[in-house]
Amino acid sequence: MFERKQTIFDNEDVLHDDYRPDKIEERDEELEMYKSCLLPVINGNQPRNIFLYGKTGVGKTATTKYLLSHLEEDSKKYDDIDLNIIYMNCEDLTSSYRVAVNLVNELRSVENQVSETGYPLSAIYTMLWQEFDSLESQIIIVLDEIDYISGDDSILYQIPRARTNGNLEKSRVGIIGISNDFKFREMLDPRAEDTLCEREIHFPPYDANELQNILSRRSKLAFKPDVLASGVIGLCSAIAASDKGSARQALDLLLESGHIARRQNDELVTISHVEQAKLLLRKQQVEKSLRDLTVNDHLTLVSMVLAEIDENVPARRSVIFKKYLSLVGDIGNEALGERAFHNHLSELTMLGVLDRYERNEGRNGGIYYQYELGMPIESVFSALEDIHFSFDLDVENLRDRARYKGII
DNA sequence: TATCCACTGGAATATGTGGTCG
DNA sequence: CGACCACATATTCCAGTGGATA
Repeated sequence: MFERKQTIFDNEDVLHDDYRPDKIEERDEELEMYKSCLLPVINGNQPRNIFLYGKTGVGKTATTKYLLSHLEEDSKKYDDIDLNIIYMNCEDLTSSYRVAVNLVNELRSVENQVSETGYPLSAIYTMLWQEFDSLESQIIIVLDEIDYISGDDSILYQIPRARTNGNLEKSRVGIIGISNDFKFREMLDPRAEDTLCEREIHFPPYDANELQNILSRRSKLAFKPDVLASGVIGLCSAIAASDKGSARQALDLLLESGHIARRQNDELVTISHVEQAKLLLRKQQVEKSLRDLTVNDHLTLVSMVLAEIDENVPARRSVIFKKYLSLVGDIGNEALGERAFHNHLSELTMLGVLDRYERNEGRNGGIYYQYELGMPIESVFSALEDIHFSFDLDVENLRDRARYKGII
C-alpha cells in the first residue's frame, strides 16, 4: 500500500518552517549588529534589551535562534557564566499577565503550574522574581510576536528593571522582543519603550535577488538534481518579493509546488505547479484564519454570503444585519446588537475575508460602508465546508442557491 | 459656505466564565 | 461560601465625520 517513491525530493525538511540552517544568508549586516548586542553576555554583564522588528519571514526568528544557540554553546566555555535562554511566542499571550504566568510555568515543574486567571498581577510578578532569582544566572527572554501583547505592557518594563527595583538579586535578565509591526513601538508605554528599545535592529524585506539566492541554495539540498524547471525558483522569489518579501512565503511556495508535482506524478516541477501552489496556499491561509474565529464571526460571514446570494452587493450593514437576524432566528441563537455586529464585520474585513468601501452621500445619505466578499464565493464555500460549526450549516444548499442565481 | 444626514468608532459599562484565597 | 481577579465579548451612549445640498 505504501511504497517509497521519491523522484522529486531529496530531503524536503530543508524547506520546512522548523528547519534550522547552519548559516544565515543575506542578513550579514543584521547578524553583525545583533552579535555585538549579545556580546556583553559573554563578558558576564547584564544582557541588553534588544528590539527586533520587520515583517514576517524576513529572518528575525531564524537569526535569533541561530545566534542564541551559538551563544549558549560558547558560554559553556566559560565557567563563570551560567546562561538561561527562554523562548516564548506571544501568539496566544495577549496580556502582560498571561506572559508572566507562562514564564512562571515555563520555569516551574509540571505539578507546580499556575492557572491563567485568579491571582492579582502583582502576585504573579512576585512568583516570577522568585523563579528568576532561584536560577542564579544570566537570563535572556525572547518574546516573539510581542505585538500580540495589547493593553497593559507593564511586563516589558518590569522585567528589565527588576534588578534596579530590587526585585532580583541573584539573576540578571534581558529581553529580546521580536515584532512584526513597527507601529507596536509607538503604542508602547514610554517606560517600556525606553527599556525595551535600548538596542534596535531592523530586518528589511528580502528583495527578489536575495530570495533567489536563498531558494537556490536550499533547493539544492531539498530536491533531486534537475527536477526544477527553469524559472521555478525565479517565479517563487518574484511572487514572494512582490508580496511581503518573506523567505517563509517563498519557501512554502517552493515546497508546495514540489508536493503538487509529486501528487500529479510529474517528474519536473514547473511554473504551472507554482501557480497552483500559490492558489492553494492562499486558500489555506484563509481557511486557517476562518477556523480560529468565534461563532458570531462565523454567523456574520454566513450572513454576508446570504446577502451576496439574495441582495445587491456591495451591501450596507443594515442589509447584512437583516440577513443575520433571520439566520439567527432560523437556528435559534440569541441575536447580537447591531453595534456588536458592526465589530464582527470590521473583524472580517481586517482579515481580508470581506472588502469594505466607504461611501458618503452627503446631506441625504451620510457616511456608511458597503461590504462584499473579499474572495470568490466558491473559496468561502469550500472553507466553510472544512470548519466545524456549533450550528447546522447546509453549505451544499447555499451553493445550489448561489448557482441558481448565477453567482458561481 | 453652513448645514445636516446617517452612519462610524471610541469609551464606559455590563455580563459571564473560570480562577484564587481565607 | 463570598470577596476578589483577569479577560473576552456585548451593550449603551454619543461625539465626530465629511461631502452633497440648500
